[in-house]
Amino acid sequence: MYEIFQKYLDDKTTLTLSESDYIKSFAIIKKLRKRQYLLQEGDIWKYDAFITQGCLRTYSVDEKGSEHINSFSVENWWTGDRESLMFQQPSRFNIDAIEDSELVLFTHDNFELLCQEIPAFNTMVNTILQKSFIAAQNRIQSSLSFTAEEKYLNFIHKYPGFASRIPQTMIASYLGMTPETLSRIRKQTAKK
Amino acid sequence: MYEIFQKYLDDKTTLTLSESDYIKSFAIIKKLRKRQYLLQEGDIWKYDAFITQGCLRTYSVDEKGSEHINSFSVENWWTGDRESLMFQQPSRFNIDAIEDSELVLFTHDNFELLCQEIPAFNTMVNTILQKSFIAAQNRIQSSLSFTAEEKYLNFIHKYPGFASRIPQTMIASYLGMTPETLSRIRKQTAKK
DNA sequence: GTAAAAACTTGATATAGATCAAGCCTTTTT
DNA sequence: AAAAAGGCTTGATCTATATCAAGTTTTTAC
Repeated sequence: MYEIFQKYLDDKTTLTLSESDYIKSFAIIKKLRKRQYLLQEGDIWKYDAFITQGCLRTYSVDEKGSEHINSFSVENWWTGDRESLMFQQPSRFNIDAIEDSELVLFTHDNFELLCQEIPAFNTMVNTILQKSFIAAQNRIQSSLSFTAEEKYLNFIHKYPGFASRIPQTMIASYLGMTPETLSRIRKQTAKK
Repeated sequence: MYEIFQKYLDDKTTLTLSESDYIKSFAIIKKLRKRQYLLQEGDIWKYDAFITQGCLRTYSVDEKGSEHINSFSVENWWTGDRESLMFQQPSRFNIDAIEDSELVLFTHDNFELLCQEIPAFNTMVNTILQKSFIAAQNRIQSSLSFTAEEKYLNFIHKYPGFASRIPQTMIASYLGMTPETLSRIRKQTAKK
């Protein structure tokens, strides 16, 4: 399913045919079954990964053994652990597939090469990073100022479609609340 | 105090003398008194801002009138509102000085010019952005998985020196707890 | 297609942290 | 130097959300 990524590139940037081919020459297709790991805690992450199909989660496990979901990533988004990649240090996160998924991977060395040699690609990558940062800022703000109910309403507004494909337990974890609390909130808001 | 910024540049990147001069030619020096705003909610942010001296906070005000501090920025860091800058939309944040401060500003147009014309500058800027994103990710993780006490201990560990120059009320707001709770935590941890 | 596992709901109870309130220090302003 | 404002502490009480527990529904696996 490289075409999905090709379409994404064509949509986000303008490339010559030879540039497109050059990018494609580095692509590694990876398929993941549901529950399969893309990255495990302790591993060092070495890729840039684009999702063409499916859904993954990035999460950490605390000392008490509870999971905390940091992010969900679906088709047409990127995933990975930037901290592990940048500092080449063991990851504190796990990334696994919530659904059967398919990805396009680039080793980071190849990815940097592409950034250097294709300015339009570099610009696109930079824009993605800026948007990711803005999204992270907004998430921090919501975690500081929203009640549990507001967090949930904000979530379904911001990511319509996620609620139907991701188990509630995981959404609760992502929002920083227990599944029971989320269940009760859904019951209440359904009434209105 | 442009020298502080010059030193920062020399430390983070390698520039020719003419590149350095070129950068300097676009710099705007701005001084802020304590409590003075750099940006107010509703304004559109148009700069890239480096702090050479002092300390600022970025915060939002919710419907109930409570302030939520998103970040502190001190000398040798950058500040601003990327979302407002990127989309040229009214900011949801306020940025003001906690101490008398001094900044080096670049209008974003000039800043982009510098990024385009000086690859080393562009690389530096990109690295900053990546680190900012990683920091934001870590903050999300701590907000999801830490208790109030752990958040505070993590904060003083990560930013030693901040606790002595920033009022506790503001630190409490940054950590997402009330000043009373922070006061009690400090009392408890002092015992140990 | 049935058993096992995972996910969701609901109720009862507990608790971390919020809120309200008052008093005391410390800094700023005049 | 006095007054005012801002910041910190402490106690009493409240509340949103967590925890524990049991039952039900849905999904997965053989």
